[in-house]
Amino acid sequence: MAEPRLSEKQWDIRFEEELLKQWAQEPELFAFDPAKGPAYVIDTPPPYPSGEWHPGAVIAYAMIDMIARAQRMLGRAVLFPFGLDRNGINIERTVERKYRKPLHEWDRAEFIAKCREEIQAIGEAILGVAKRMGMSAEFSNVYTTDSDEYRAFSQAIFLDLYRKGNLFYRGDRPTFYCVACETTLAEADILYEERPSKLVWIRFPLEGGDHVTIATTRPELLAACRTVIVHPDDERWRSAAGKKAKVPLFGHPVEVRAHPEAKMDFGSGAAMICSYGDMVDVRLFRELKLEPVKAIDDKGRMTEVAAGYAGLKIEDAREKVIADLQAQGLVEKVESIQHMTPLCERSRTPVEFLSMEAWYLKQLDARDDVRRLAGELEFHPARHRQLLLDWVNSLTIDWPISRRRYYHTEIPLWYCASCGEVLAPEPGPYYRPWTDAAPFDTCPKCGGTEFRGEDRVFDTWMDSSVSNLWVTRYRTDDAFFAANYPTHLRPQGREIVRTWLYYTILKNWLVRGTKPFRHVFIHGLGLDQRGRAMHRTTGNYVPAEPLIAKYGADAIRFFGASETSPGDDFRISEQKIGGAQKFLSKLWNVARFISSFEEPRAGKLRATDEWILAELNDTIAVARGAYEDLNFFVAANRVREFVWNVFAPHYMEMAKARAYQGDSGAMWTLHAVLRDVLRLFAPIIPFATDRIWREVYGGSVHAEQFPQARDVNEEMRDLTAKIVEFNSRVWKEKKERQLSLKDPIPGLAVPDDLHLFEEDLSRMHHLNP
RNA sequence: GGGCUCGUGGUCUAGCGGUUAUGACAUCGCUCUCACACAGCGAAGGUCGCCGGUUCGAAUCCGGCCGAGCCCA
Repeated sequence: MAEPRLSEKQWDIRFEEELLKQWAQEPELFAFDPAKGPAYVIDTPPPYPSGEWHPGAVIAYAMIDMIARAQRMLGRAVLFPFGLDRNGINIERTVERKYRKPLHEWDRAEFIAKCREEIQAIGEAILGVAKRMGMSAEFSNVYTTDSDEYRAFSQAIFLDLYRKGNLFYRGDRPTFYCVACETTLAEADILYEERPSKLVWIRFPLEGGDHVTIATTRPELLAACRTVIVHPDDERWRSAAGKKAKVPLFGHPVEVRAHPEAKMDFGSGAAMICSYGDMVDVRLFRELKLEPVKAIDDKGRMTEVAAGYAGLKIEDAREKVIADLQAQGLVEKVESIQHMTPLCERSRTPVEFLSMEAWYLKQLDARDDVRRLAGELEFHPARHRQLLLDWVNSLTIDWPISRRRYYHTEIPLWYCASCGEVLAPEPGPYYRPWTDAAPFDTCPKCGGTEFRGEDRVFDTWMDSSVSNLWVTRYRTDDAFFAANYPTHLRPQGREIVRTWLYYTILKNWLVRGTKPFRHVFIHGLGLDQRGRAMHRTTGNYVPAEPLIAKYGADAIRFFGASETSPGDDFRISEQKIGGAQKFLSKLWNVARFISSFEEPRAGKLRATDEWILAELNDTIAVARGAYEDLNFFVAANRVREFVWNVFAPHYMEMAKARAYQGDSGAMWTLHAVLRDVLRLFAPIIPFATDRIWREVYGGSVHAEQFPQARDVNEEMRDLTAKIVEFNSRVWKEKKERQLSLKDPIPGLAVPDDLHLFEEDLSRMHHLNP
């Protein structure tokens, strides 16, 4: 026996920093090298840099890294790219806030430059955390979705599809809109607040006499009223349902319909449906196929539709309408109420629903194909395929792909100034139609020579939905693309199944007519200790970086692997992460003990050695299978169980005495188990396993493959339970009799069915003094 | 409000028609036994979300409800 090669008494997270430097000097360990085996390309989710990383995201990316490392150790040449999704409204919002100047007041070029400047710093921070967590991605070649190359790629794919014809069209559809900021809004830009409001009860005359009284907070929209609804169970308006009513002041007839959307206990129970007062209006116009009119323009003024009120601001029109109605005696009463009002987050102006012209992608026609492709993808876990199918089944409208923003990929189209013809340029270059000269001389339709560039941009999912085509080098490396498409794996969170996963499948179907990847790995969301979503606004947010600094990447990684069920949401517990640290020290000490013995070339195995190797075989088989299935929960817990509950307490104690005497069988077996355990744990805890491997064996565990089962007598496993039971009995009895573990127990003998291990067991428990 | 998924000791989890319902972490007690007190041994802790049904028998199958999460409105 010699001094242990591992001199430190326990795992220290400072080793992690040392290893990061070491790995940086050995890039070939994780580099994509086709010579290493069949390729395995991962469509890594490019994170959106927005301040710091959510701890749930940190764990999710660690899981993806475990997959990459496991695949390498299964013999595949892994291409593990890393990107940053830097387009979009978040960074625009950051710039707007910082300079207190809304988007449309900026010079476009200047605004874009500011966005680029801000996103750069935030992106660097994300990369720092990713590297610190031990991600083995291709950091030497980080792609960004706001680069000219990526945007040109996204545009080229759009143009290819555009040229196929008949996939895109322009249409009108209501969207959230802020009249103060003059911009469309995403749902995420909206907050809700109780605001005082006037509920006006207005009398609509019915044909053949009588009337129906509707209650509304938006009387200025009377001109856009297209129907009145009452609840089917509402006795008050039963006789009105089905009749025609005349809209006051404007005189056009509308139908009174029985509809469950009407709230009997709100106002009069009857509501007018206008284009558009709120989301209910939007929904019912769609459902009832009503013809909308635009009563409010994009500056927040009444349009010609409002006749005598045209040109008035919304609030002024509202007051004038109420006054005119009162003059005609059509107002029953005006109530003051508190009303949940959607507001623009920035200007706190009530949100309007305006119908805006937008470009649409025909997605409804592709639903059957997407459903079929969903069946061809292998989901991990399998049950999450349903999330995608449910979404596809719930689609009712085509995909609006245009946005009136700046820091996004530009829609690469021009319009003929004289005839309005849409002109699509050659796919390839990066087009910025709002500033570039038109790449056309004459309009092919009318011969016009003046062109207007499209000034709108794409929804960011138009870019994100081609990430797998980008990483498989579509359009740039035909041989690589042919060999590696469909991409092998798409890992992602379940909250973006309806967006990233769905849009990618849709886009790939339209572009290539196939599924985009073979496997989909869906992880859950990181919740707080009580199981609630973690938000800064809820006050239960725990930043990731202090956790990493305190417990280290391996502890967090092991927590992520062993404490979270694949595909389910998981509760982030600092206590549990702390517990994972103990596990690292235990592994360290097991290795430290073994490292005090030489590793012989070969060993003369005894029964005890054959037994633990049989147990190890089973562990290897289970862990390999789990890794193939992208399930490191099973892998982590199975290997841990083997080390903690079988190998360390039973085998190591049984073999210890022989090892001290230099027995080759014991020494060989101890090292064989350690090597295999380190390799099996390497994808999950790359730091600790590599530190141990380097100190004990030299080289890196990350250059190794997973172990294979050995040719040993598998039937020895049948004795495991008996061994565990016998050892526990002896320990318990000594404890009860207050004997030292070194003391013999008179009259206690090794049972007959364990006679194979008699010598080791006797010495372990000092049965024969 | 709607859809989907999930619901086993404080936490994570095995079991998926018949077991005294796994194991781990945390808790408590005892022990420094020469790899490890970030250890070992032991203890306590669960009417398997609730209510009904099917069955000789249900954590396990069916229905309803409740709760959580995600998505949609």
